[in-house]
Amino acid sequence: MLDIKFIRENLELVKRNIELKNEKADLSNFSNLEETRRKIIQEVEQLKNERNQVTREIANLKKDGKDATSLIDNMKNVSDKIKELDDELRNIESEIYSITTKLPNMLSEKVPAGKSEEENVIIRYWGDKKSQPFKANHIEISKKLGIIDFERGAKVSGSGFSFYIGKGASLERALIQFMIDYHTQKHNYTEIWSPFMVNSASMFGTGQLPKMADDMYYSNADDMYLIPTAEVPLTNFHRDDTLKIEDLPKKICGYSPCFRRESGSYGKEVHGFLRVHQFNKVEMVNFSTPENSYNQLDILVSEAEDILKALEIPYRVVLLCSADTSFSSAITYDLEIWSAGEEKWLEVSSCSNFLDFQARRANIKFKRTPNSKPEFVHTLNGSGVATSRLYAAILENYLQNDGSVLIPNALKSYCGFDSINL
RNA sequence: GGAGAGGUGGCCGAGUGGCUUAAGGCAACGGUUUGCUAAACCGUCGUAGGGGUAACACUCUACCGGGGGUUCGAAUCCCCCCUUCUCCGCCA
Repeated sequence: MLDIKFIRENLELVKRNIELKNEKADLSNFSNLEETRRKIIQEVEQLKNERNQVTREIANLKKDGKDATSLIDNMKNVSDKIKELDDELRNIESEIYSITTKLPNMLSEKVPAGKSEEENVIIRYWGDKKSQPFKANHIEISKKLGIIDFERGAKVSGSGFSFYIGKGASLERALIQFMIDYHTQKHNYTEIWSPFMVNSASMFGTGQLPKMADDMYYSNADDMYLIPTAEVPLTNFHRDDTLKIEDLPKKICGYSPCFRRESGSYGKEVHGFLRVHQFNKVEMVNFSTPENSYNQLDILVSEAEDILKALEIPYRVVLLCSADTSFSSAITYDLEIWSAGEEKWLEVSSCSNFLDFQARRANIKFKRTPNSKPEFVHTLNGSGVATSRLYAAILENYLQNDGSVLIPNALKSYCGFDSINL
């Protein structure tokens, strides 16, 4: 959420930002509504002031046993008028609310203007692309090894769901464990195991609601959502909290399955693991002071990179252009790993600085000293990293001549085996 | 799912329609005193939104879990919801 005063004073900037992000938001009514709102506030608050004073007089008269009927009759009219204006105000505020809650975060100046992912900027590469002994993508490899069953996933749940079997399941579990250990032991994160269903207040806090409602699984009977990322429970962990400045930056990480309806996405990268309805991910979340958040973002990106380096998977870091930067984010770096089978780059991590956008929605503050005014923190998060595409890349990059797959060195102790054989 | 008891400022806690402009205490912060620490004493001490200001100051309104309602007036009365605890039922 943007500060309403900021919107009022920078309307043109906000409009330009909407265009840059390729979002749709109608601000044509905003100034009028906002002006009306303040006019009504002034009017109704003056009446309330009058009511408070006369109410005190009535109390005094009654205490002295005197008659107050004429004052009371008068106040009936004032009260009716207040009720009327309060209703009007409520309507206008809800109109303003429905506009402002749909306004995307302001982009950082560092974000290049651009209309599609073509205009993202590649920041750096790491590692050499491996060539396969024979050409095979992760679907072919995993079928041959019998470690993934996409068809049974479709039978039991639907397309976009799959079973992991035997060493295939172990590898997935090992990956999660490895990543959590890495972040807690080497990057000083506190591990959190969170709920995987959350209420709508939480979805609003991180910015999924109201815009992304159709992309999430929702249980109507419970008014709860399956989380699309652990960002939601982890960031909302501190909803309505005031943090101590000595605890900042506060770094928490956690595993969660991620559920995404991906409505309307069929036709693009849907086969195998590239786009699924349920996948696993370790998420890093950072609560920072405003002056530190960009610095923390650089650290966050490097922490996600460390995972890929440890697993020796070639990757590149990409700065997203304006239209590719999500609703809540001010700036986002993606990590893309090389898929030797698909021969393309696959996104496995998205690291963003949200500035105070989520903090304002979720009401997360900090105080500089015990007596100073609370300020909104800056929130950041990044995948560290998502497993399914990483899993695919491991199969494709570690494929051997005989069709077996070597386990990356860093994972061997977690798996308890060195390779997956035919 | 059923029954009952709760939810008041950072924390504890009083408050059953007007003497509340939320008592009192603790913690925190500033100061006085003091060889130092402590204690004592004095003061400050919520959030949001209007108005106002160059910025302060100042001022008004709202907020006692959330939302409605009754009333001239609601922390207090009524309705709905959320949540915590206790007990019962069901359950991996």
